[in-house]
Amino acid sequence: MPELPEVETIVRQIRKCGLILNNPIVKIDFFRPQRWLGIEPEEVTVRLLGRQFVDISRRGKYIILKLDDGARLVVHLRMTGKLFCSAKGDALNQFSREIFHLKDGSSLQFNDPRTLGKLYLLQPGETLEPLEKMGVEPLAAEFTREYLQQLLNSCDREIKDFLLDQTKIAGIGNIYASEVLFLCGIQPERRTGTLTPPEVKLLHQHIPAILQRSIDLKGTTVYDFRTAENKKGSFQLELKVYGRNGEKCFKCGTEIKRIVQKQRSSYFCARCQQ
DNA sequence: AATCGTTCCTGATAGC
DNA sequence: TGCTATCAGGAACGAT
Repeated sequence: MPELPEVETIVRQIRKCGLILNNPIVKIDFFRPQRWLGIEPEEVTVRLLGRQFVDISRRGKYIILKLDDGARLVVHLRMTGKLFCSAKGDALNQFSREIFHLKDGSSLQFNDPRTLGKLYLLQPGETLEPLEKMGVEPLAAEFTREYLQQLLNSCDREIKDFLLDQTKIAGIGNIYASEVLFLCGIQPERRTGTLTPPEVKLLHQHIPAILQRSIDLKGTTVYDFRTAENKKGSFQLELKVYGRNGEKCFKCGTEIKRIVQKQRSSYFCARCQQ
């Protein structure tokens, strides 16, 4: 699942690959027009042909491609979405749903086997509600311990569920939520209001640390995540609990448990996480 | 207003 | 071999 580190990896690779930015769009293939929200493919074509992407950035798990007329193409990969930088002549992947063909023959390909991903085209100045409501970026200076404490105090819910709430902290998904709680020694069903100051301190340290470490390793490939270069990430080699139910805890040897919270799997060590 | 449950979507896999 | 059931989960949405 593309979460913050995976999306950041894709954004960085597209920015520096030299194929996608400042290269006019000459043709767009639509394989899944219904993935475009609030706009018809014909209108997308009218607005994008001849334009070029001039910048790419990330907000939470959203990818934002800025166009030379001030419009923005916003992409959310959801479960199985990928963005590939494709050089001229590269073979077409069978799950490429939308393809932006560029002037020199290279292309930006939106690939998504399960078709849960979403695309939006925003006019200059137009806003997108989820982006407006997006929570703090955990790698930014604004993510202070005091602010985290304030967020935790202002709600009463299970900490695992809280970590997945994009309007509180941006970019954490199911994999890093379990991993962070293991590193902090916090049981995933603990209510936000019961966390002690030392536990909040640990959360504030480990959240950015694990996300940064995963970015350094180009993300986690558990199922089918691929970078914009169509390669696997490496952080799966450092997972401590996610997907390890029935296996032994690396720290204490206890069997890792899997529970379901809000229809989502959570993995933890009942001994290390009280 | 905050929180909770349901739904979408399809390839991979297990079991028969 | 071929079929069916099950599972994966981010977030919009409606309900509470």
